[in-house]
Formats: sequence, structure tokens, C-alpha cells
Amino acid sequence: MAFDVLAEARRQWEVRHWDAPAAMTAATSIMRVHQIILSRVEDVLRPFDLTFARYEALVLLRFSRRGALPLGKMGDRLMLHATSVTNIVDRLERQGYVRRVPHPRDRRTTLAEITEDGRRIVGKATEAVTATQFGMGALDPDQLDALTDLLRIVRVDAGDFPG
Amino acid sequence: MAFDVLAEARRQWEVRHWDAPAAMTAATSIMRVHQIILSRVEDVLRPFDLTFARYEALVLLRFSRRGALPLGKMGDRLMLHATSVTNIVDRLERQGYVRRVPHPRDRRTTLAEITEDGRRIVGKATEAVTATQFGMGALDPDQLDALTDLLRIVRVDAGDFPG
DNA sequence: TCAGCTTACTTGGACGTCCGAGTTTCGGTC
DNA sequence: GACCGAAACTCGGACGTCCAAGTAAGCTGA
Repeated sequence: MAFDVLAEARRQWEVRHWDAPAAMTAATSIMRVHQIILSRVEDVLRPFDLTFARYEALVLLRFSRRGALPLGKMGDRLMLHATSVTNIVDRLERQGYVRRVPHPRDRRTTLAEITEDGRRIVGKATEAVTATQFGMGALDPDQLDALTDLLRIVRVDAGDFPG
Repeated sequence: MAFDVLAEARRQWEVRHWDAPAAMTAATSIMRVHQIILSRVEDVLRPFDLTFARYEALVLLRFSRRGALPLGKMGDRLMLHATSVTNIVDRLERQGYVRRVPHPRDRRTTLAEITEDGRRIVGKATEAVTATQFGMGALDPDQLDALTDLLRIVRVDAGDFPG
């Protein structure tokens, strides 16, 4: 592509005097960069037979004290619906990276526990992903933090946390 | 949620001396804000029976000179695979917002043409979406542009356009 | 104690995205 | 003029996400 399609979209938007061109452009940029990062990270994860969603879930379990968390808590931390967590844990379990374990005291609750294979793969996958800087190698650390700070404002506004 | 799960993830990441914590946090923030924006915009679009993807496609056709574009060109502009465009045009056509028209000279090519209904709905939908500032009302225009500028660097790096 | 509300997870279905593979058509080359 | 690679689109399948609805289990209060 020889030109910036988002800049062109904004130009058209402004020519027609439509509202909120800056917000439109920023939102569309987010959509596009999301797509870029996801694509780059998943290219690197593919040899491990992992997607970004499953990789994140494994990292979460790897970081937890006992290597196990209730599915509901996983949904809170990953900010996913319960159904998405069920789906992800299903697949990870089929791959042998995770095991479903009943909660010792609450029979409603299921724990997902990372296996030895899971620990091994998350280590290797992390090496590969960090080597690509999560697809954001074009930004220096200050720019990355500036970006994170701007995005935090949107997250607070959405009620992710008090701020 | 009473705390910033991404800040907590970064803390854990750094405690273990894993690499590229700033990139990890920025990438994860993008993922989350993408989800927030998409959810907010689609909430507003739901009454029109549109998704963001289909809305964007309609806007693109609305902006085009003849109200019609080859599917391939739509894919370039929207940065989507050909199969995604086929899917979106299928649905828009079923809704009566778009019509498939054969290309006058190249029989391989199909044009998607916006209908009168399509023009009407895109106007109404745009009013609704801009009223919500594309879910980014928490940022002022300067911050939106700063965000767009940072994201542009990633897009150029990914080869979206020469820069 | 037990009825009713809440919590935790699963199921079924819709949607958008991608990939790989296939069909039709175009166009340049020999 | 025929061949062969390239271009444009479609099809089938996988995946992740969401929503609505359903089931099982815990909890609360009269």
C-alpha cells in the first residue's frame, strides 16, 4: 500500500464535516495495530501450537502461586467472558498444558492447573515472543510507556480499575 | 476490578527478569483497549444491526466516488483478507445495504455497490457512533493525536505504508 | 429448613478473522 | 494462437470472542 489509508479516511471524514475525526482515527489505528501485533505474535507462537489467548492464559497460571486458578478468576484477570475461558481451557487441556481439577471446598468451582509440559512450553514461547518485542520493536521504551499511559486513561474510563 | 491487572502482570514479569516488560505491557494494553472500543462501538451499532466491520465497509463505499468498489480494493483499504471481505459483503447484501454488481470489463472482478438503504443507515449509524466519540471520550484531541502518532510508527514498521 | 437469589461453569449459536485450496479469468510470452 | 503464471473471488475449516440460556451448587433469611 503506497499511502496511509487511515489518513485518507480522516481526510474524507473531515471533508464531509463528520464529527470526532480525531477519535475516529485513533480508534481505527487501535484496531489496525491490534491486528498487526496479534498477527506478529501468533506467527511466532505458531510453532508451539499456541495462540496469544492461550499463551496469556498459560502465563497467568505460571505466575500464580500454586500454578492453578479457578476459571472465574482467570476470566477476571484476562478480562474475558466465562465462555471464552471455558473454550481456552478446553483446548489447553486437550494439548496437555493444563488440567482441570475440582476445587477442594466449593463444588461449583473448577481449577485450571498448569502441567509440567505447560510450564516448559510457556518458557520457550516467552523467549520467542520477547525476542520479537511483542511486535512493537519500532517503539523505544519511553514511547512504549507513553502509549501505555494514554491507553490507561481509556481503561480507567471503561471501569477496568479505579485509577 | 479493584486494581490494574496489567500493572500487576508487568510487576510479575519484572520480578522474574523476563524480557521486554514495556513492550509486553503496551501490547497487552492495546489488546484490552481494542476490546473496550469494539464493545462500546458495537453496543451503539447493535440497534442498526451492524457490526464495526460492516459499518466500516459501508463507510468506505459511501466515501467512494460511484458508491461501488471491487471487493479486492475493499480488502486493501480495510486491511482485511479477501475471505473476510466476501463474508462481510455477503451479510451486507443479505441486509440489503449492498448489492453485488459484475465489473463492466473484468469478469473476474465483482463490485460491491451501496444501496439507498445502505446510505441511509450509514448516516444514522455515524451520528450514533460519533456521539460516543468512538468510545474514546476520555482522551482530549491532543491525546488522541499523540496516540495516533505513536501507533503510526508501528504501522509504518509493519509496512502499512512508506511513512 | 427450605425457598429464592447468587455464583460458577457449560452449551449452543452467531460473528469476524485467518489460512489453505479451488475456480474462473486475464495477460504476457513464445 | 496457445500456454502458463498471476489475479480475483469463493469455499471449507479452525479459532477466539461474545450473548443467551441452562445446570449445579452455595448462601441467606424468615
